[in-house]
Amino acid sequence: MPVPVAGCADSTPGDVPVGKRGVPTGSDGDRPLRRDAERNRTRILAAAGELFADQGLEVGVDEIARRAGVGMGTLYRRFPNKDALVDAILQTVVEDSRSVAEQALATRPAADALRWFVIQTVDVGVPGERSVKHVFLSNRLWTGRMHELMYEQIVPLMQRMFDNARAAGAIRPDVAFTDVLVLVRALRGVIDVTDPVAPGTWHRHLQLIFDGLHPRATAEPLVPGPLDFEGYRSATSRPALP
Amino acid sequence: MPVPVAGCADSTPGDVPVGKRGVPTGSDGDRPLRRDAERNRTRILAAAGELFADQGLEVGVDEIARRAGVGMGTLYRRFPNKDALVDAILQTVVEDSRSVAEQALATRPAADALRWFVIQTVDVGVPGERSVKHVFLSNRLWTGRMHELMYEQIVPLMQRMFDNARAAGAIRPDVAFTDVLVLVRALRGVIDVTDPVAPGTWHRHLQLIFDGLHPRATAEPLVPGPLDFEGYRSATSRPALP
Amino acid sequence: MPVPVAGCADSTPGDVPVGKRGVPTGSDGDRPLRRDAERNRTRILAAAGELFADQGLEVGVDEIARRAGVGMGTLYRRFPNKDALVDAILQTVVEDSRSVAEQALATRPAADALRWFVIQTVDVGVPGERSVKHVFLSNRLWTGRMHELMYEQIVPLMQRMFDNARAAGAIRPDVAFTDVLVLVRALRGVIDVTDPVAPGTWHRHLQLIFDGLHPRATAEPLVPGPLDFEGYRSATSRPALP
Amino acid sequence: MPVPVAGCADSTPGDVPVGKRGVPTGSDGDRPLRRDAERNRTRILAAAGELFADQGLEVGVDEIARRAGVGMGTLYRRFPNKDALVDAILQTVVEDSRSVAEQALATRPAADALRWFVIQTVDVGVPGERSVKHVFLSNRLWTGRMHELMYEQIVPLMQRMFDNARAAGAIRPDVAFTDVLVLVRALRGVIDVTDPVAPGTWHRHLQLIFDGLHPRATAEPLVPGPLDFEGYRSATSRPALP
DNA sequence: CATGAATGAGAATTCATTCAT
DNA sequence: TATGAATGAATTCTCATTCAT
Repeated sequence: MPVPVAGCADSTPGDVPVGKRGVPTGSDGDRPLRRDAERNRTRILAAAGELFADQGLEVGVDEIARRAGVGMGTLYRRFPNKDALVDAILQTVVEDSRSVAEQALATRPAADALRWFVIQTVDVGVPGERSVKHVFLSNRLWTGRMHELMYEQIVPLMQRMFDNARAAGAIRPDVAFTDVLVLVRALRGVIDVTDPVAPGTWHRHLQLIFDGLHPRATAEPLVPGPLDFEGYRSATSRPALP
Repeated sequence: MPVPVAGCADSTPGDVPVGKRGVPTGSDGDRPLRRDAERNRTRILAAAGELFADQGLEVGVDEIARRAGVGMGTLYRRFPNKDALVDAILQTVVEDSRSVAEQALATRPAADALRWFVIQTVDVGVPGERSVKHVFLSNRLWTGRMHELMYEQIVPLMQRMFDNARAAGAIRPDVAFTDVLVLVRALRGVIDVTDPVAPGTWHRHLQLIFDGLHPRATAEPLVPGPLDFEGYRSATSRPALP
Repeated sequence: MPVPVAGCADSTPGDVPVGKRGVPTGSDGDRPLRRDAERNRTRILAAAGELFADQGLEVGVDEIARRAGVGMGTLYRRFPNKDALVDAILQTVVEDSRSVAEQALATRPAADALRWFVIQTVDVGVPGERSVKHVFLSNRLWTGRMHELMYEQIVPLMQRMFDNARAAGAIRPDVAFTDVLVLVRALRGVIDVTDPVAPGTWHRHLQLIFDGLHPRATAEPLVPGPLDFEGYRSATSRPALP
Repeated sequence: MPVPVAGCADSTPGDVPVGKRGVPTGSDGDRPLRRDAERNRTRILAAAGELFADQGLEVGVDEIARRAGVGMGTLYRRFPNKDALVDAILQTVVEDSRSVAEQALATRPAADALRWFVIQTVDVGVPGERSVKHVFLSNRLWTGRMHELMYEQIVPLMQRMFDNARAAGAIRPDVAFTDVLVLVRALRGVIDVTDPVAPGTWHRHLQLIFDGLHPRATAEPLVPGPLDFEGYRSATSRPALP
C-alpha cells in the first residue's frame, strides 16, 4: 500500500508500533478478557470499522453483529452502546496515530517529519484488518468526536513537528501552525475521493499543499490572518453530530 | 460577509445573477406552476436548505414541512420523496454556481478567474435566503450526488478557467486540472471547520493552496502522477449515500 | 354492577359526572383534535386501560396498538411515550374519582359519605368503556404514581368527609384520618381478589372495616399510634416502580 | 423490630422454629446435595429473596448471581429457570409461616391465636438473613402463586384457629372464615405502605380490622353474603403473573 | 462442576411515506 | 388542493437461557 513518496526516505510501516493490539488488553485495564471474548471484541471492532467507514455511522448494530459473526448481545456486552463502539474505533485509530507521531519526532528530519507523519498515519494498517486504514480513509468518521481526540492526543506532537520544521527553514514566515492543522484536515476530503480510484495519489496533493507552505511559495500577503489556537480548538470541538 | 480578498478586485456579489429564481419555472419544465404552488415550492426549498445545512440530511421531513409552513401532503405533492428534495436543493446551488462560473469566464483576468469563482460561489447568497450559502458551507451536503452535479455542470467551465490560467503562466507545469479539482474539493473541509468560528478565514487557505500551484512553488517532482479526467469522474460519482 | 349496599340509599351511578369525556378535549387545552384523532385517542386509552389492568404495565405497546386498532405511530403521536400513556390512564381515573368525591360531600349524610365515595369510585364506569373500572380493580396500576395523584387531588376531599363523619359521631376517638387512608388502600387487595369471582362482595368487607372504625367497636387502646399526615404522604410517594 | 403488641403476651420470635433450614435438604427430596452445592443454593436463595423484595421480580438473573457470588451456570444448575427460583423463595417463606401456625395452635389462647400468628409470620426473621421478612414485606411477591401456596399449606391451620376463636366468642356471628382470609390479605397493602416509614404501625391496623370482627362491632347486616370456601380458592389461584 | 460469555427474541421508539378529511 | 393524522418497518438496546472454556 505505501506508495513510494518522493523526498521521503524509505518508510517501513511494518515496524511502526500499532497500539498494544496483540496484548490481550480489554479496553481499560481491568483484567485480560477470556480468549474468545477478546477474539470477539476484535472481530466486532473490525466489522464496525469497515462498515462505519463504508456506509457511515448509521449502519445498524445488527448488521455489525452479523458481519462480526456474533450475536447482538455479545456486541452489547463488549460495548455498552453504539456510541461506545464508535469511540472505541476512533480511539484505536488515534492511538496508532500517536505512536506514529512519536516515531516521526524521534527519527525523521525536521523538515520532513510532518509530511511523513501524515502519510504514515493514513497508510498504516494492521495486517489482516482493514479497519484502521479504513477509518482514516472515511470522511464519514471525521466527526467532532474524532477531532476532539486528535486535538487532545495528536495536535501537541504536531505542534512540535511544526516548530522544528520552521526552525529548519521549511515553513514560510507568514504561515501559522493552525494553517497546517486546517490544511491537513482538508486533506481528508482529498483522500476520501481519490483513494478508492487511485490509491496513494493523495500523496501528490499533500506535496502540493506543503509546497504552498514553503518559503519559496510566498506571494502576496495572506488575508485574513490565521486562526489562533483557541479558535482552532473551538472550531474542532463543536458538539458531535447526532 | 465577503472579506476583502487580496488580489481580487472588488467583487459585487449583489449583481451576480442567481439562477433563474423569480422566473416561475417549475421543477423540470413541464408547465408553470400556479402562483401559490410555486410559492410553496420555494418555501419548502428554503426550509429544507436551512435545515439540511444546519442539522444534516437526517432532519425529519415533518420538521421541514413545519418550518416551511406547509403540510406534509403539500411537500410530497411537490417532491416525490426526500431524495428528490435533496436533489432539488443541490440543483439550486449548482445553478447559482454555474452562473458565477460564466461570469468569471466573461469578466475576470485569466490568472485570477478560478480563485474568484470559488470565492464567489461560496460567498454568494440570495438576499433574504440563507439556504444557498448554507448549503455550500455545510459539509453534510457534499455528498456524491453533489459532486455529480458539479461534474456535469460546472467542471467544464472550470476546465476553461484552468486552461486560461495556465496559458497566462499562473499554473506550474507539473500540475494537472484534476489537481485543482481535487484541492478545491479539499477546501470544503477547510470551510466547514473554520467558517463558524472565523468567517472568511478560508480565503487565506485558498490562497495558500493556489500558492502551491504557482510556478514559483515548484519543488521536487510530484509523485505519483495526477488523476486523469475519467479517474476524477469515477471518483466523484460513486453511489449516493443512503 | 352496583350491588345493593345496606345503609346506602339508592345510588344512581348514571348521573355521576364522569370527567369531561365527550367534550372533544385533547389532553391539555391546546385545541380540539380532529374527529378521527379524538376517536383514536379514546380507543387507545380504552385498550391501554384494559390491557394494563388485565396484564399489568408490562404489556407491549404494540399489543395496545393492535387492540386499539391503530398503528404504532398513531399511538406515539398521541402519547410521547409509554409512561405518558399510563399517566393519562391514571389521570382519567383520578378525575372521575374527584367528581365523585365532590358529589359525596355535597349530597351524602356525613356518617355515610366516605363509604359511599369509596363504593362509587370503584363501581363507576363509563358505559361502553371497561377501562375506568378496570383500572380501579387492578392492583397492578396502584403504583406510586397513582398514589401521588390520589394524594394531591383526592385526599383533601376525603379529609373533609372524615372530619364530618367524626363530628357526626361515626368515628371512634382513637382513630386518625391516616388510619382510614391506610385501610382504604388495603381495600385494594380485597377488591383485587374477590371481584373477579364474586363482584361486589368487597362491599361487605368495606363495611367490616368501617365497623371497626365505629365508636362501638372500641376495645383495648390501639398500639402503636397512628401515622401522621406527613408520614402517610412520604409512604405513598416513594419512587414509582420501574 | 417486634413492637410491643397490646394484648399479645410476650412473643419470643427467636425460638420459633424456622423451617428446616440447616438440615441439608435439597430442593425436592432426591438426595442430599454436596456440601458446597447446598451452600450455593442457600446463597442464591438469600440473594434472590433480598433482590426480589427490594426491587421486584424484574431484577435480572445475572444480578442475582452476582450478589450470590456464583456464576450464571451455577444458578441455572440449581434452578431450571427464573420461575423456579421465585417459587423456591416463596416456598421457604411459606414453610416458616407454617411452623408459626403450628406453634400458634399449640400455645396461644384461642381468642388471640390468629392475630398472633399473623404478627409472627410477618415479623419473624432468620438471624442473619433478611430474606424471609423481606419477602413478606414486599407486595411485589404476593402474586397468585404465593396465595396458592398459602392456600394449600397455611389456610387449613388458620381455619382451625378461626373455629377456636369463634367458639371462644371472639368472632361476631355474621362473619365467615373467608372474611378473615380476605381481610388478612388486605393487610398486605397496609404493611407495604406503612412499614418503610413507620415499622410496626401495621399492628395498629391489624387490631382495627380485628375490632371490626368482634361481636361488639356488629351493626347492620353485612351485605352481600360472604365468599364460600371454593370461591376464595378460585379467587386466589388464578393464573400466575407473567 | 463452575464460570461467565454468547445468544437472539422481544421491547420501546422514530420517521419516510400514504391517505382520509 | 392542502392538511396533518396514520402507518409500520427499522433501529437501538435488554435479558432469560444456553454453552464453550
